[in-house]
Amino acid sequence: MESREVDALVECLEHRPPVLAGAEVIGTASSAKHATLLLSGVACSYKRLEDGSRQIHSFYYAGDFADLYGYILPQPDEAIAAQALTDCLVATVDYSAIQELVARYPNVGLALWRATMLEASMLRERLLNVRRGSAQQRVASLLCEQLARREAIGITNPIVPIKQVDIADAAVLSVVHVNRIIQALRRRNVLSRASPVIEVIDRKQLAKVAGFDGRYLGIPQLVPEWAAVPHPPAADATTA
Amino acid sequence: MESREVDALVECLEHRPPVLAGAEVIGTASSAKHATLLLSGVACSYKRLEDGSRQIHSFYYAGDFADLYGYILPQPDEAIAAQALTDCLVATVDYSAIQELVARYPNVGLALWRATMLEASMLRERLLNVRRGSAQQRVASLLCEQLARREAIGITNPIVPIKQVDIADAAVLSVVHVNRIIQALRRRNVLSRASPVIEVIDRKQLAKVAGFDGRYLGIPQLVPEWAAVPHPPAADATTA
DNA sequence: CGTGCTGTTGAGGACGATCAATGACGGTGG
DNA sequence: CCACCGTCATTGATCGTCCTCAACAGCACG
Repeated sequence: MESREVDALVECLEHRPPVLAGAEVIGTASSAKHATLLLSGVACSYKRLEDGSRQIHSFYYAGDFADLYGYILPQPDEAIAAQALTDCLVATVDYSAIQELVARYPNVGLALWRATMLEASMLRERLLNVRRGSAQQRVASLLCEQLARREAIGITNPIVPIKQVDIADAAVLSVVHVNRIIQALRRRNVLSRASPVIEVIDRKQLAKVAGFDGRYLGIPQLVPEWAAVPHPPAADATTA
Repeated sequence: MESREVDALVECLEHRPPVLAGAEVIGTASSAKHATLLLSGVACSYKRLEDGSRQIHSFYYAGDFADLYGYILPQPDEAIAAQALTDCLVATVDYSAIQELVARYPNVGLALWRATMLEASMLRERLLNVRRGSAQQRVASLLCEQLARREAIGITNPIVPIKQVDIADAAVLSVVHVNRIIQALRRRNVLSRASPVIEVIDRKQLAKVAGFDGRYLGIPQLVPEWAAVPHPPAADATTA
């Protein structure tokens, strides 16, 4: 998208009051007639299962639409909702405005399609993740993704501002186990040992543990930094 | 899409020789400059992990593009490939042709976007699936999805023509365990007991076991048949 | 000063992976 | 016609990861 198109999109934004951590970003998707764009903070979309548990499938950062599927799909899944993980600022764009934008600027349609494709790509990765052996890899991988996406929008703070419960619900693990894994990562000096927050102090090691390959994120400029980390030549105790 | 647009798409198809079961439908995605449309048979796209194991993330039936992401994403994940699970017929469409189609018929672009959104929707569901308790539910859910998608394109044959290995690689289970689950389903008279192939003889029960709710497939006409099956009023032994 | 929420720690148990071997079937070649 | 082989389905036994339940500590909040 070129600046002209971005400007046109910005014109259509309707700013909303701040959303506090834990609150719903969008109601039940089906009712609203607009899409929601995240301006700051971290949000996620999840599905509530019958037993009440929460399954997070996507994370959203500034610049992401949290509920684009409602625009395209005739009857989106009603059990899907989005929640702010930190305090967030959001804006909405009416479906009608999107329609006009797409009609006038074909590149906007392409960009939105591309965004959907990227989300699918991340879903694929998360699916793989569920499998990739030791829960430790899953958590590490999740953290790598968060860091990479934060960097992509200029956030270099090494603290990932989400709770262990959120990680558990995204990585398909119990909170208890996530906690133990985080402690293991702390012992390895991958995460900060001091505080209960999640602060990454050794990204390289984290990427190695995760076997992380950020290419699926489709953010070319990040690839050199996050490309698949080959196993180091030096022998290294496997489980330290 | 209206017929005029469908016709235009059909004009662009280049038919390919048949692909035998087990063969690659597309090479390494990055090299080709065209998208691949499945005309008949069943295919899947998967990612090959470092340890050689295969993780299936999407199934494709007639009418699905197997590698649309290559068109949109600058550098698709190279570890992703597509494989025929049964003998398949495919056709290709050059990226340039897609570009022209999208430019001329905006609805084509919209339809492709929608297809991507649907794939994302199915990925989400698969992600949930991994969690939904007993491996039995996962397998049942997978089978329900296959049946529903087959019906959507007019295939009513109750035999799901894929191997147990394929189910295992899609449901994230070991083949051995998948086998045991299938036997359990056979004992429940949900699957045919006679042959080693997977033949569903009690769809309703299958949907109940799976807790299947087909709405995520975005196929309105199928919903009545596959809508969330409420627990039956009559008391029913939970584990029979 | 109680009440939640998040993080932390322990013990026991279940589900599913892994390894290993066997059976059923179809094709191929002697 | 039969021996051989490959693929896929089936079965048994053992073991490990991760879940569940339960309790407690720190901290913010009213």
